[in-house]
Amino acid sequence: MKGRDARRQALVEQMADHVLSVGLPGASLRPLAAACGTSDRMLLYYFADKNELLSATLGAVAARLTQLLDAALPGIAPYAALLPRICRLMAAAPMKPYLQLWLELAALASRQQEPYLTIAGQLGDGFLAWTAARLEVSHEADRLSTASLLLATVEGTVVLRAIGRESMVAAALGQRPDEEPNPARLRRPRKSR
Amino acid sequence: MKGRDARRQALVEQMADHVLSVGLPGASLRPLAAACGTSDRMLLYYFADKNELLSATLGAVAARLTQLLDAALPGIAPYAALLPRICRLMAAAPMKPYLQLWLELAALASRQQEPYLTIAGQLGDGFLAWTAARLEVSHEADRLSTASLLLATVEGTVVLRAIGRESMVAAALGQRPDEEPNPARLRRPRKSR
DNA sequence: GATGATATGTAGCAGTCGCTACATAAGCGC
DNA sequence: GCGCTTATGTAGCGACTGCTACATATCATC
Repeated sequence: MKGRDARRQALVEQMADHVLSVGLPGASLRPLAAACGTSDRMLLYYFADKNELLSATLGAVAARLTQLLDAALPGIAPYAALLPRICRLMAAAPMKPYLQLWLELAALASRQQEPYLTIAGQLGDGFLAWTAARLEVSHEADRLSTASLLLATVEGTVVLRAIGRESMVAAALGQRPDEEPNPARLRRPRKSR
Repeated sequence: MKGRDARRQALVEQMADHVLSVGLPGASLRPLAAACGTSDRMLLYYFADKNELLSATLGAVAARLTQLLDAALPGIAPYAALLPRICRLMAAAPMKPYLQLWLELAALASRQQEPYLTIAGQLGDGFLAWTAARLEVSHEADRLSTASLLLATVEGTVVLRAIGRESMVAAALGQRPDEEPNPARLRRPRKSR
């Protein structure tokens, strides 16, 4: 019983490696099994079906991502400074496999396919909470909405980078290449009440 | 010769319908052929291979999208007013199939797969030009960078909606449901030089 | 040492994928 | 009518998909 759970966990971690390197298109049973040094037969011995197996694997990926993000940006900053920082963080090499996977999840979620819709939604919630926690706001009531706007813009830059338009990201952040971002340019005024 | 090109074009339009309704995952030869009332054999008679066939089809989809966008939002507005308008436009029902396809393209492009990378890039360029043309700026030099930022944010809301987080989109735009967007809330100051 | 649970290998099913070989039809100029 | 180009049907290939039936190994317990 316990050995079984341990084995499952080990398989999940190895499958997470594989999914991160080849994405969902390459996540079919036989290649996944090969990456674990086992057989498709055994994967379906430890998991009910491919859905359960993938859910567990994507859960592990999400956990790694959470860890990665928490370690990467401890600082707290206002909107204008946080946006370019997070965008640069998302452009960093270690994030690439996660963001590729993220876009694949978003595409599947957009067609209401389970378990991808649920998993992508949870990841999105995590992103928002992570962003909100790092956002410095002058009016606490604005935290969530400001974080949402920030998250949306960051997600957009991820898409633009995915389609090979880094130049648009740079323009959006108001940077020339080799130039530090100019936070003043990105200041976002609070709604007057 | 001419009949052949006409036939190709007719097939492309029917395939565009099909791809818009089921997306790239459903875009395999036999279903595509069935949607055209023909056979996979004939598709590969009129097109060299699946890549050429899909490129032509996605080109037709892009043309339709351009037409749809140009017809949808003739007005010109400053950043703060344009953002919520475009976001609402993207949330409209007729856009849904295009945006689902767009996310699938972005995911494939993110893995550098051709022809998707090229097509998605061109679509992105079109989006930017379309946005920039509708943007009212006080300083012409800022047009492209402001449009880029706007586009990024819009793309982000598309992703958030795809993963079932309309609430985040609403929060980002500073709207309560059933409330008109408040443009003042979204004003973005120009960089001081 | 027999028995039953846990684990693993082998083989295969029925389906889909992109693509192709081969044959046959249909039209059209000579 | 003949032959040539254009169009279409039939059938299948080899690879891959998720999944399963069946047999066998390993090992702890009684």
